[in-house]
Amino acid sequence: MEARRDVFQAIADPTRRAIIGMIAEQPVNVNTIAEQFDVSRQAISLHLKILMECGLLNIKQQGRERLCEARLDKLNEVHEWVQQYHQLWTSRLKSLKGFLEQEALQAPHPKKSKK
Amino acid sequence: MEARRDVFQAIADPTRRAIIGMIAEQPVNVNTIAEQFDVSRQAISLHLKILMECGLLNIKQQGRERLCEARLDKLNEVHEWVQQYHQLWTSRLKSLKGFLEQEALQAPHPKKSKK
DNA sequence: TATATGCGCAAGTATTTGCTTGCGCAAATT
DNA sequence: AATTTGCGCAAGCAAATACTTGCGCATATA
Repeated sequence: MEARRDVFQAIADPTRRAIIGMIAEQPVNVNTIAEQFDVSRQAISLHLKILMECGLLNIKQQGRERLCEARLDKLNEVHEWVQQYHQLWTSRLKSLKGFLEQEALQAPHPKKSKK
Repeated sequence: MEARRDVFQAIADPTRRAIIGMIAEQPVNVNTIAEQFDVSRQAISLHLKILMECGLLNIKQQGRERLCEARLDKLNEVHEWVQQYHQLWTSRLKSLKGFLEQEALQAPHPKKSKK
């Protein structure tokens, strides 16, 4: 059911994340990718299909070989989703830090008596 | 099988992403969350369990109510993974832009003759 | 031309996922 | 004390997922 295919689901699988890692810098053909994994070549082919279907890669035919070319810009969807929370958790961290530092400045510190 | 539970799988489901959105700013109790969705309360309870198991939220008991408190810092795992590619695709875009601009400067532009 | 290689199609299988329903326990309310 | 509310446990079901195996087509090589 193609309606369920989205980027978040595509990257949920560790094998597909590893594939993205392989093709991020330059296109790689299918069999070369498949050789790096312990599962069958067909299993990798199916993963590539999923990544292609949600736009994370293009497949370019060169003779009998198919080159998989990453479309990393499609990860922007995940990047933006995470970014909104990243700002939330980092600003909260800063608020907490500022609060604790203010507490530290205000709290009286009894002098340690010398022995 | 809990071994498969990770943050990427947790956020793969749109319902769980929506739940995270609901609790991001302040803790919310389980039934209040469940009321916002069309599925059964128990289905939401199961989603909350998944989010709790991978560390995306804590559950705090207050009497008979359970408050779900987001742990957004756990999304750092996704943030970092996406960030490495974000830098790649934005720097590639800049390289392409620079290249095209250079091409534009060098290309001779024939003057348009006046009629 | 014959053989080898690249790789998707299709079918089948086991596992996982997302959901519903019924039940039961603890806490709050009446 | 009785009832209501909050909510997890467990079982069951349908759909989705991840994988394997066998086959066949197109292209490259010998």
